[in-house]
Amino acid sequence: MPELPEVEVTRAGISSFICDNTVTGLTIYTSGLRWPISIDLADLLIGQKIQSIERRGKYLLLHCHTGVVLIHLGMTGFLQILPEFNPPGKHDHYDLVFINGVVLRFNDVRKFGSILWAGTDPHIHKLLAKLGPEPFSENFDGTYLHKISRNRKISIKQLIMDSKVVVGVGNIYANESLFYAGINPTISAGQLSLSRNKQLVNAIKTVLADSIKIGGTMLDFRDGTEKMGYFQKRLAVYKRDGLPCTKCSTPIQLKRIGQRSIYFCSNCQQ
DNA sequence: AATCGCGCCTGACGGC
DNA sequence: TGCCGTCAGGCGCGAT
Repeated sequence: MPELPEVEVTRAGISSFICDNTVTGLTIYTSGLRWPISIDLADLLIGQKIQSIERRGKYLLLHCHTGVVLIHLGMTGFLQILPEFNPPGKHDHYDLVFINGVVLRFNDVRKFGSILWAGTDPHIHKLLAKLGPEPFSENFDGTYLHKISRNRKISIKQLIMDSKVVVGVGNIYANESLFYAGINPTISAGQLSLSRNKQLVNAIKTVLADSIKIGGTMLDFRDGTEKMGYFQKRLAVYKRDGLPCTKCSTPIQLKRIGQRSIYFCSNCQQ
């Protein structure tokens, strides 16, 4: 269940199975996802070879000869590779079927994910056009974050979760990054100095990269079982309210900003 | 332009 | 046991 690391791990994991492979079918079990699956999508896809899979934020872009398919996993969705067809289970919503029998299957309890056709120039599609820089890009640095946050009144936590500012930082990694940067999540974004913005950017890059390296926080998509990812064991503050801070042993606090939980150490994060 | 709150949907959990 | 409210990793949209 995806934040950027899970989406990236998924991209890397499914690529070898479906790139250079030809689509022979799209089987829809539930069309009523976040955006209803278009009945034209199968016609657009069948017979096409997947050329590559790109990730933009938390979207996956399947590049085909005549255009791009956008996949979003929502809050609870995941993709699985099945070596051959087997009957769908609960919350399975669609299968992308390939000529060699491989099936790419989407499961999502909450139906917040979707799949849609984005045409030949996906980066001008309205879902992608306004996205901010990728967290690992050189464009995303302390100077950029400092500049974009001037005069912003919202908390720094809310700012880094805004996909127009930077993509791919969800609630878990926002909390974790602010801990490693030693920044209180409730501070107004406009108040942070350049040097603290630099620290925060470094923390975001490190936290996301570390999580990707060990396979994401949550689901292990590779066999479809709901095993916890290894990053789960490394979380410093997220879901650790009441437990001792790993640096100073002060109990981790839980509060809410903008209907989202924040976890932080009131001693280490000022 | 920036901010806020809603809603899409299912399920788990805690209190009574 | 059931009922109810709250919460969950996302995110686009409309109102202000």
